[in-house]
Amino acid sequence: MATIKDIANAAGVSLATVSRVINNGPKVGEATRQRIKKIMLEMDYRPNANARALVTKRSASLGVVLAEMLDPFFATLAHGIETVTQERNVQILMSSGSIRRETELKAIETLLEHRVEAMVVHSKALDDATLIEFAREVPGFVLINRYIEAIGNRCVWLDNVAGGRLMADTMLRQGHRKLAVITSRYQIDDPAQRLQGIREALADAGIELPESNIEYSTPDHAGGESAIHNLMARGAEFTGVLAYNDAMASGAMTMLFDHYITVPDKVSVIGFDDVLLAQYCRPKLTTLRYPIEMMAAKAAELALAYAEGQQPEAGVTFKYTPTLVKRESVKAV
Amino acid sequence: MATIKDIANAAGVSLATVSRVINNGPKVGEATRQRIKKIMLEMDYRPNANARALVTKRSASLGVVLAEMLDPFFATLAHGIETVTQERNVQILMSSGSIRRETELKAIETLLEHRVEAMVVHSKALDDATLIEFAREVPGFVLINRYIEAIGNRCVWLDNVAGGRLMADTMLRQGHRKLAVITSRYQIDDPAQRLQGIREALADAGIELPESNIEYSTPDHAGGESAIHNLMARGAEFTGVLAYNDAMASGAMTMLFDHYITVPDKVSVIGFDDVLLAQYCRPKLTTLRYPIEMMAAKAAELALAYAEGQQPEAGVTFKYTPTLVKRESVKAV
DNA sequence: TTGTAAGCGTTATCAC
DNA sequence: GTGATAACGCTTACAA
Repeated sequence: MATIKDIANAAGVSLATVSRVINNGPKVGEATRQRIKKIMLEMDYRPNANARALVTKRSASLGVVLAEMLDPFFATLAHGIETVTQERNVQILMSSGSIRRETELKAIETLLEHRVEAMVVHSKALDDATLIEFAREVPGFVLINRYIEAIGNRCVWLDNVAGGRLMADTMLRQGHRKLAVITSRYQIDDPAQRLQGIREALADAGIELPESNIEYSTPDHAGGESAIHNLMARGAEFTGVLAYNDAMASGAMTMLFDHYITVPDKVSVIGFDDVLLAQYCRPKLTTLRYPIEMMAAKAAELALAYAEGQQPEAGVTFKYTPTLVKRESVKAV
Repeated sequence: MATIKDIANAAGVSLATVSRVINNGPKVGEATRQRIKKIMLEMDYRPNANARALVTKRSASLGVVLAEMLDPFFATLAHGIETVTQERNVQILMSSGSIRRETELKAIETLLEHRVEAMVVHSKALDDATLIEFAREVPGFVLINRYIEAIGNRCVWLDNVAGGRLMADTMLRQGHRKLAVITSRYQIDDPAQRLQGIREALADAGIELPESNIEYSTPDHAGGESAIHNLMARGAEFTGVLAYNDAMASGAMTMLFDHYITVPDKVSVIGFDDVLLAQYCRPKLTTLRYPIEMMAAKAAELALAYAEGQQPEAGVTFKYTPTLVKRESVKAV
C-alpha cells in the first residue's frame, strides 16, 4: 500500500508538503495541492491511522464494551453510540464482556492498548473499585447503565428504583392489591433495584408482598414462562404481574394464556424496557420505556468530551427515569 | 502512559529485552523475565497496539461493516463474529453503512486506514464492481449475505431463491392454492430472490400468483400490518401468506387478528429468519431458519484465514440453505 | 543471554 | 510555500 513517501516521490515534493495536503494544512500552493491530491487518488493512497495515532497520540476512536452482544438491547445501544461517532468521524472498536469478570477486564485492556481516546463501558461483572480505577486513569472513560457514586459524573444510568416504584404504582392505581413479581435470578444491580422500588411503593401503600409471590428466573421469555408456572404450582394468588423485562412479561403472558387466564381481564401484566416485542405481542404490552438509545448517545458524547479535556463537573451525574407506556396488558381490577 | 523505554530503564536492560518479554520471545533469562514482568505490572504498562501494528504490519483486528445496526438480526450476526475473534484475541472495529452507498464506502475506507487485516462486510448499497475491487486489493475481504460470482470464494451467503421455493412448497404441501406475498419494498437482492423462488415453485406446480396478491411494504411489523390491510382492501383472496421476514409475518398476524381472521385456521402464515420473535408470538410462527450466527462465524474465520495468506480456492463459494421450522402458523387447508 | 540500531508511516518543528 | 529532520513506541536483524 502506498505511503506518504511514495506520494512525495511521485509528486517530486517532500513528505512535509504531502502531509500538509492530507491534513488540509495551510501554506501549500493551490497548484501543488491539486497535483498531489490527484496523485493520491491515482495511487489510491490511504493514510495509515496507526502511524498517525502514534505521533499525534490521538486516535479518533471510541471503545465500546458491551455486557452481552446477544442482548436485544445491543442493537439499540450500539446505534445510539453510532449516531454520535458517525458525525464526528470517530471509529468504533467494540467488544463484548460476556458478563464475565475476566472477559470484561480483557476487553477494556485491549481497548486501552489500542489507545482509544474515549470509552463507553457497560459493565455487569466488574466491581466498583476496578471501574473507579479505570476512570481515574482514562479521562474519556464513561459507564453506561451503572451508577457508582465516586464517579457519578462518568455515569449515564437509569433510575431502576424509580422504575420499580412506577411499575408498582401503576398496578396500585388500577386497584390491584395482590401482586406477583417475576425477576432475574442473576445477582446484578438492576433486578435488585427494581425490586427495591417495588417494595418501597407497596410499603408506602401498606400492601404486603409475600416472598412466595416472587419468582427468580432467567431474564428471557422462557424464564417468564417458568416463573408463572412455578407461581401457579405453589398456589400463589395475584391479579397483577410485574416482570423484570418485556421478554419475561411476554413469557408470562404465554403461560397465562396456556392456563386459560386471559390478560388483562383476569390478570394484568407490566413489563420493562419497551423493546419492539412489547408492541408486537398480544395483548400489546404495557411497559416502562428505557431510553437506551438516547442514553447511549449521551454516553458517547460525554466520553468524547471528557477525552478532549472537558473537565467532569463534580457532584453531577446523568440519571434517566423510565416512563410508563400504556398499552393493553394492564386493566383496572 | 509508560512506554517500553520506561520499563527498560526501570529494569536496567535494553528495549530489546523488554520487547522479548512482552512477546514471550525466546532467549531471555528466567530471572530477568520475571523481574521485567513485575516491573511492567507495577508501572501498569500496556503495549501500544498502534506502534506495534506500524512495525509488524499486522493489527490483530477485524473490521466489520454492518448494513444497519438497528436490525435485531445483526446482534446475532455480531455475536457470531465475536465467537471467533474472541478466541483468537482479535479486536473488532465496527461500523454501520446505514444502507447508503456513501456511508458504506466511508466505513470500508476508514477500516482500511486502520489497516485491519481482515474484514467482514454486509453491503447492501455498494455495486458489484466496487466490492470486487476491494476484494482484489484486500486479501482478507469477505462479504456476508451477498453473492458475487467473480469473487464467489469471498462470499458467505444464503440461497434466497431456495428459501423462496421452500416457503411456497411448504404452503403447497399443505394444500394451499391461493397465496399472497408480502415483501420488502426496498430494491435489494434478498426480497427479489425470494420472490423469484416463490414464483418458480408456483410455476412448477402450475399455480398462478396474480400481481394483485403481492404487496410491497417496509420490512417490519408495521409493514406487515399495512400489507395485509391493503391486500384485504382490494379484495385479494388467499389462504396462505408468505412474508419476507418474521417481523412482517407477525404484523400480518396482528392485522388478520384484528379482522377476526384466525391464524392458522382461516389463513396460514409463514415467515423468514427465525428470530426470537417467531417463538414469542401467538400462534408461534412457522418460518425458515436463517443460520446467520453460523454464517457470521464462518465469514470471520474465512476473512482471518485469507488475511493470513491462505489462498482462496477457485470456483468455491459458501452457500447456506434455509431450513423449515414448523411451529403453529401453517395448517393444512 | 543481552544490546545496538534501523526502520515502520506519520506529524511537527525548525530552517530556508 | 517548501524541505530536512527529529520524534512517536515498538519489533527485529545483527552484533557482542
